[in-house]
Amino acid sequence: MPKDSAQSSSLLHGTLDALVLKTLITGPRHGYAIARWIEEATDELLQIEEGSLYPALYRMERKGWIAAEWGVSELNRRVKLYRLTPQGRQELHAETEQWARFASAISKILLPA
Amino acid sequence: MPKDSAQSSSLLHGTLDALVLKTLITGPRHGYAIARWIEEATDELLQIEEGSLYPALYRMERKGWIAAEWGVSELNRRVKLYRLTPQGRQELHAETEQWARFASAISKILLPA
DNA sequence: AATCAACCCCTTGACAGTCTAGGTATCCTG
DNA sequence: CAGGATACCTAGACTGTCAAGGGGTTGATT
Repeated sequence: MPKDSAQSSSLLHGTLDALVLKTLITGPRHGYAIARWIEEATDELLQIEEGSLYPALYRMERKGWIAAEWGVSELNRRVKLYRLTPQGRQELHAETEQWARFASAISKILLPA
Repeated sequence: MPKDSAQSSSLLHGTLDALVLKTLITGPRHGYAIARWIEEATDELLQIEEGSLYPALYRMERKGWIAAEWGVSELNRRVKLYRLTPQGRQELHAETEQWARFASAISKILLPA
C-alpha cells in the first residue's frame, strides 16, 4: 500500500534546470541547499529528489551554465558550491521567457477565464 | 542547416493528456482535429507531433479516460472519434487543479512580481 | 491522367529527464 | 551510542516526447 497521499510522480516536468539557475542568481549555493530552498519557496509543493538534482547539476555544469568548487557550509561541512556563469544567466533568461509563454498557452486552454 | 527559428524540442512537458481531455469536453473529436485545434488555440505555439499524439490517445483509452469509435468526418473521411468518459472528466478535473498549483509554484519562483 | 497537398491513422527507435532505491560519510543531539 | 539531519553520489527502470518513417484517401490543379 503506497503511502503517498499526494498525487506522486514527476512534478518537475523539465523545469528543474530553470529553477536551479534561478536559485543561484542570488549567489552560490550547494546542491542540498538548492533543493531545500526550492521546496521551501513552493511551500513543499515541489519535491526535489536527489536522484533528479545531482544529475541535473552535472548536466548543467557540462553545458557551462554553472561552475562548481568545493567549499565549506555554514555548518562546517564540506560542500560543493555552484555559481551561475554568464551563459547560465543567459540560459536562465531564455528559459524564463519560454516558461512564461508555455504556461500562458497551457493556462489559456486549461483555465479559461 | 536547421530551419527551425523556434527553440525546438519538447514543449509539452507532460501536459498533453490534460490538453487532449480538455479538447474533448465540448464533444467528440478525432485525433487529427484534436491536434489542429490545440495548435490553433495556442497560436501555433504548441506543436502536437503525431508521434506524441497517437500514443497518448492509446494510453488514455487503455486507462479508460476516453473511448473511441470509428466515424466519418465533415469531409467525409473515415475517422476515429474519441469522446470523454466519466473517468476522463474526473481526470481532467484533477489534472487541471494540479496544473494550476504547479504553474503557480513555478511562476512564483521564476517570475517574481 | 498524373500530381500534389491536405487530410487521417499508425509504429518504431532513440533520447532526455525523473524517480526509486540504494550507497557513503560527517556532525550534532539525546 | 543511536538516530536524525546534513551532504554527496550512482545505477536502473520508467515515461513521455520526438524524429522519421509507413499506410491510405480525397479533391484540386496541371
